[in-house]
Amino acid sequence: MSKAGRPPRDPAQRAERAHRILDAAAELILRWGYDKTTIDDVARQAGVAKGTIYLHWKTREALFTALLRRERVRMLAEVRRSAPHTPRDLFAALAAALLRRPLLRALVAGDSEVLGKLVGQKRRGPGALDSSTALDDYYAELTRLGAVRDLSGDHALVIGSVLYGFLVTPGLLPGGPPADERVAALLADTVERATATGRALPEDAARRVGQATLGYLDAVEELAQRKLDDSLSPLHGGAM
Amino acid sequence: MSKAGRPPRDPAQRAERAHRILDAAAELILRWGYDKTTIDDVARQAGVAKGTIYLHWKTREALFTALLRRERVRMLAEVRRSAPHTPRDLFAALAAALLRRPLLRALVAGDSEVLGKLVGQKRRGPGALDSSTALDDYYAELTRLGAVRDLSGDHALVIGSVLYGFLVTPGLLPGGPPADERVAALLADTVERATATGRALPEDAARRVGQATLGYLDAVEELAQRKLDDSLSPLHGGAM
DNA sequence: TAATGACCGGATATGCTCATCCAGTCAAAC
DNA sequence: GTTTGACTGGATGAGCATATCCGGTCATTA
Repeated sequence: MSKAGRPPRDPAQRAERAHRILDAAAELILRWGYDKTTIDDVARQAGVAKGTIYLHWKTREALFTALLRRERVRMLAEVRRSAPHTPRDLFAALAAALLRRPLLRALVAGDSEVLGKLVGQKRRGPGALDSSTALDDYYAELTRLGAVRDLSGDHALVIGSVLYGFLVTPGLLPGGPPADERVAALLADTVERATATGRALPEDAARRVGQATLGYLDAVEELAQRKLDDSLSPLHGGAM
Repeated sequence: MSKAGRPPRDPAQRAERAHRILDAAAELILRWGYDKTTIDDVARQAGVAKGTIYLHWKTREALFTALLRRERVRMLAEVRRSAPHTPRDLFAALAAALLRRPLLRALVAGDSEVLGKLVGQKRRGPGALDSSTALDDYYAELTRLGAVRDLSGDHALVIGSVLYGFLVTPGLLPGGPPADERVAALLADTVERATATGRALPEDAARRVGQATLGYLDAVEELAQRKLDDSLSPLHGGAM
């Protein structure tokens, strides 16, 4: 066989091809799982030669890291688009977006069926909001504003536990799991109630909560975007 | 070697021996895990011959089932002793008691390090309160009394998720996990807030809540006791 | 200069044999 | 009747040799 040339020196075409490859990887990992998805499979599915993939990423793992990072950015963008102005809205949107994305779901739940050997590597806290510092800052601000009760540094623990519990448990319970929307609603509700004060906020504070919420999202999204960019341009590697 | 005879025809002595064997099994399973704990080990540790164990249980699995059931009964008895009169007290006591018992903890968390191949068999919902019907009845009554908000049948899901989340997550988070007492407090708090109405109850209703809570515990404890008895008398087998 | 795919070799899977382990039995001892 | 522990056989694992797979490279092509 033979087919070669050098049309894409154009960065835009290069980027487009990277995304095509990631699309292929996404489809295959969901169908066969990480362990059984080979680079040859991905190349064939994406319609490029194997070597081409290595023009984008140094290793197989770097490719899948990029995939997960892209997924994270897309999810955060979706959440951001809903412009949540309160923690409740934030978690409602986050939960809904998370449940709709099988890859991130598998990541947070630690599903080795899908992620195979990748589990345990890419898994510090509940993935998406693992930028712990940003979350801590956000909740410090909320505490200062009187928007949440003081949990003396354990906000992340509570939120992480609830998130994780609601993500994994429904699959274990007798009777089929409820609809994702229902789970998302209950999850957001639980987080809200676990952390809220119950008191209403003065208008001024409420406005600041809105700013802080969007600010937190922006911070996390930018962080995620930066990681993704790193995964997509010249050459890469890294641990989500 | 030789040692035989027939001192214990006495049921009390027989029962005592059963418990000695279970004690031995408990120690060994915690030290080596289920997969690596043999009947010979247990027999040696308990100071009886291997055949004697088979005078009590038909199979290895039946022995360990009995062990888990005994643990569950003891935990429930401990909770019952604290005489909780509200869901909050109930879950605070439950969480504390659960976290203090490594075997039940492993069971609920699905820890295959400890339970080996037993995981996946003895694991419907979060173990201890899996008597789902009793829980549903309890929450139906609480709803009727206005003590909890209406979650249209999803109380078990919420409670299970929170329980499970708090049991597993702390081990995953950066920085050592907080003290068990802290986790138990946060867990109980979260369950309470997730299900409570916020309104105060009339004294009469509060009294009924107390009755219902104790009633629930009694029901679950009796159920558990019955299962345990079944595991300890003549011959047995069964699925927790 | 960009893209390809044949190719390399380390890692993993497969198939096999032989040794060991251990749940469960039961004849003998008391 | 009660307890024991030697014994059995099915299962599990260790060890190895061979085949296959697949991540990553790079000489070749256009």
